[in-house]
Amino acid sequence: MSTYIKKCPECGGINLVLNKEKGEIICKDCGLVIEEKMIDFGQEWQEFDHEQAEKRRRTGAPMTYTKYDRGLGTDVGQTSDLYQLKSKGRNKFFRLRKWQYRISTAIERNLKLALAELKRVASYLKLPKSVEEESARIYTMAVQRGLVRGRSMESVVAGALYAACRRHEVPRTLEELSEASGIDKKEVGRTYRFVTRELGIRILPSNPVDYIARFASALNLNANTQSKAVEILEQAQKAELTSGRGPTGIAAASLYVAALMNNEKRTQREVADIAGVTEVTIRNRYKELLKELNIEIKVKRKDTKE
DNA sequence: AAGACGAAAGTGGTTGA
DNA sequence: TCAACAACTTTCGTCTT
Repeated sequence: MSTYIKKCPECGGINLVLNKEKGEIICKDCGLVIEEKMIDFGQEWQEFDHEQAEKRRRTGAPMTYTKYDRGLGTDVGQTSDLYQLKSKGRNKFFRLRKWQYRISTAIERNLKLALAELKRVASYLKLPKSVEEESARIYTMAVQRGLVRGRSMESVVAGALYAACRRHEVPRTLEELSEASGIDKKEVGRTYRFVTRELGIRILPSNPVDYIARFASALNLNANTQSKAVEILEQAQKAELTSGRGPTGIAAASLYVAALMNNEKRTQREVADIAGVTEVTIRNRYKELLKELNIEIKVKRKDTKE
């Protein structure tokens, strides 16, 4: 895959829009998702060669949660302040320093390992930098609150990543997280719920629309079908078909219907695999969609035989 | 033979007493 | 803490193309 695309291969338009949050390039004219999940825009500028890179880099190391001490470690002071204290204060001082040392080394050791793991998983999933940062922040808070105790470090990392994805509306399913991190799906879900509850992180229920673009391009569906699917989805939301249902199932069903209507048939199995749900779920949603929205499928029948 | 459909039983999570 | 419950999955048999 070439690195820089200037024209939309579908309609030839040049109005390509970059959605940094989701890591997608979208053609503004026809809505085609040209690239997704393959970019990591850590900076707002790009380096085309080394010289430019040197020129454009204008800060030192950023303060970042992906470094275990945020790049800004502090210690309880060393000897210089010390001679002003009397013996009592001095003892207290030593005790504090000892504790600070113990606690911080324990936490930092953990963080070091965890953030390495986090980076690995994030890059495996091609997650944008912003999400990686967010999840590192969540994980750090979790460690400081002692939430990792009794749980595996990896599962908390996965949970934090999932939470960060949700907050940034970068849709990744639990399955994907589970596969990338090697943690059981249930476990990821469990720690995700636990961590967000304990940290009081509010997460909006994920919106099925967020999944459409990704599923559609994974299925090689054209932009027409994709916008049709979004349309269907919106109607479905109005008809209150979406609450309480799994968002991926609804997104998948909408896509399936849209594909049928546009003569771009995909089998239920294909759609189901991509979306990570079963055919049965697609069927159920699909039935509801047809019924509630009075959509009629009059496609197929290769030629008009009337 | 493959895909679509539906019924029945099982699973894990949420909720309300 | 437990039971009821909804959503989803798995499995399997039947029908259609």
